[in-house]
Amino acid sequence: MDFGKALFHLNNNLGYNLYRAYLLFHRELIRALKGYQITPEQWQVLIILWNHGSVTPTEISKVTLQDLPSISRMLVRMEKNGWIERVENEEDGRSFHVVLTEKGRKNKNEMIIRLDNHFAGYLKEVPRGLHDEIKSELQLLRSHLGDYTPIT
Amino acid sequence: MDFGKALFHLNNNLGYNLYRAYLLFHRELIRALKGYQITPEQWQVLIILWNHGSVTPTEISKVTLQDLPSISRMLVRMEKNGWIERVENEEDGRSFHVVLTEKGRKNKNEMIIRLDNHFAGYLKEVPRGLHDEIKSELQLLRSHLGDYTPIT
DNA sequence: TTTAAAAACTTGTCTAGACAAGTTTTTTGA
DNA sequence: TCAAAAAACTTGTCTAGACAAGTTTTTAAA
Repeated sequence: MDFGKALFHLNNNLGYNLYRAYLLFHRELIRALKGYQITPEQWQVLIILWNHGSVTPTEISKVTLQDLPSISRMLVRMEKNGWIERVENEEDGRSFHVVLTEKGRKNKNEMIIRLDNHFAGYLKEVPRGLHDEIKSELQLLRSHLGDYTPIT
Repeated sequence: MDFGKALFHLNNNLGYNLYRAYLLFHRELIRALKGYQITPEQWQVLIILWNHGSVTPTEISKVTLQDLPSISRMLVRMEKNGWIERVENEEDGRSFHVVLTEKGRKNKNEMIIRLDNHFAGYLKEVPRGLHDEIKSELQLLRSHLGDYTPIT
């Protein structure tokens, strides 16, 4: 049994490689964002809001692939740290709109430059072609795992 | 600024694709292991022990890329659920050996077959060549993020 | 050989994520 | 139109993971 056997060599296992690459990337994001009171997961929410201005928790949950309980609590923390605000949704009393605060808007360029510089140091030796190849293959893998492409 | 701009299209972002692919894979692992009292992270420890018989927490932390606090608490849970035991380390009083229990040993084949079958349903349409390609590219990416190849 | 530094593990605290269950509001359909 | 179903969000509980700080034992160095 070939695939079963492969499980015994973690380093040659797809899931293990995904896990490890994700973890390392995630740590670099944490380091890059150090100083701002923001996590990599919350960073995604800022990007969504920079792109779309106003979104509901359900829309955020689709982009982040997370369930509403996780989003609900993340928004509480982001609100506490002054990144976002809640605005009443007049069309649906169960929901609300998430919008950026002044702080959320004005830090955009600075934060993007910071991340850009941080990752340039790690990824400058990864040829652009390979970079794109990994992305398109990950997109393909995602589709096989039942993913779809959300907004943004 | 090209890379900065790319950050605004999450779906075209390497980190986002890694995150999403990892998350989906992780969820499938959880579903595949349902019924056994074991998580994907703990599953890695079982594989290590099946391969090596006995390891220390520090060795586990290298394979799982996790810090000792996380391993320490994971081992408490795995011990509570009857997967592993602690054996005194006569060479170093600060450490101990982690070994499998009877339960940890005898479930090996059954669990591997279960995972094999579960993922076959998702990945059977991913050509073997592409599968290998993703793995080798992830390994390369890992190396650029400062990873090394541990035991197993 | 004795003390300082380092290594191995544990505990505490905070965020993320999975999953079950609960509340309120909206939508459907009889 | 009105009751049942569905949708949107919250709360609870458990595991994982990051990071700081603490304890015990080993190693290194003076």
